[in-house]
Amino acid sequence: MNYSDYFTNRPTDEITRDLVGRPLIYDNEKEKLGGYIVEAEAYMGKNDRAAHSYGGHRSPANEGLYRRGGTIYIYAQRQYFFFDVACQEENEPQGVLIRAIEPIWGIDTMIKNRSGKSGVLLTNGPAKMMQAFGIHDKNWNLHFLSDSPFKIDLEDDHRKPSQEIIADKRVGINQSDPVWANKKLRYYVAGNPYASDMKKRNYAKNNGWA
DNA sequence: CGAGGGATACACT
DNA sequence: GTGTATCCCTCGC
Repeated sequence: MNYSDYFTNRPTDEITRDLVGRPLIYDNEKEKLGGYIVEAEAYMGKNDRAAHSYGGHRSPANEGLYRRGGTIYIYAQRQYFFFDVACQEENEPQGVLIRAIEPIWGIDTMIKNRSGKSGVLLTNGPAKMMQAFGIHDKNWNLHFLSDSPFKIDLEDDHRKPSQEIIADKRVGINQSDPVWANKKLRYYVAGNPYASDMKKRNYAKNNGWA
């Protein structure tokens, strides 16, 4: 399976759900940083009120969504950066936002990149994950995954099975269109401490893995 | 521990 | 000037 095929040929929400449990690695020539994806959100394109491409809106900042599936779309907001991957064919502006990982590789370096913050605070949010990787710019925006330091492991044998994957509404969406704001397009490992805003009382045994 | 609000910079009007 | 696919500190329990 290559990235082009993986990020096309089926609905974006299905792709998003399938990404949960897969390794995401940022390999900056010095060291591999990363972990298992525990939370991701789907953005369904022109009709999706919450998507940056809603209504066909297109600008230099959201160009990545319009590229072919497997293209990296890095977006800046406030002083933070987010990591998306475009889905579907060129000019079909859908994508998936990787929101959180359970850190596995290069944890010490990631803690340094996060100014000493460790534990769940290391990577339990989209901008925290990027900080942990030490990314503070849009350098890799518009690059195809295979031409970048980012790797998403598509080997099914390497996908960590979850006890349960929850579908819920996306985080931080403006409620002006309740239909789209409440659609269950966020997928996360039930009870995993690194899923954003996971309450301690909801922590699951074995972090929610099967 | 968890809810709530302020900080902060960038893209776009 | 306005709004934002967030983070983190403060404060009340």
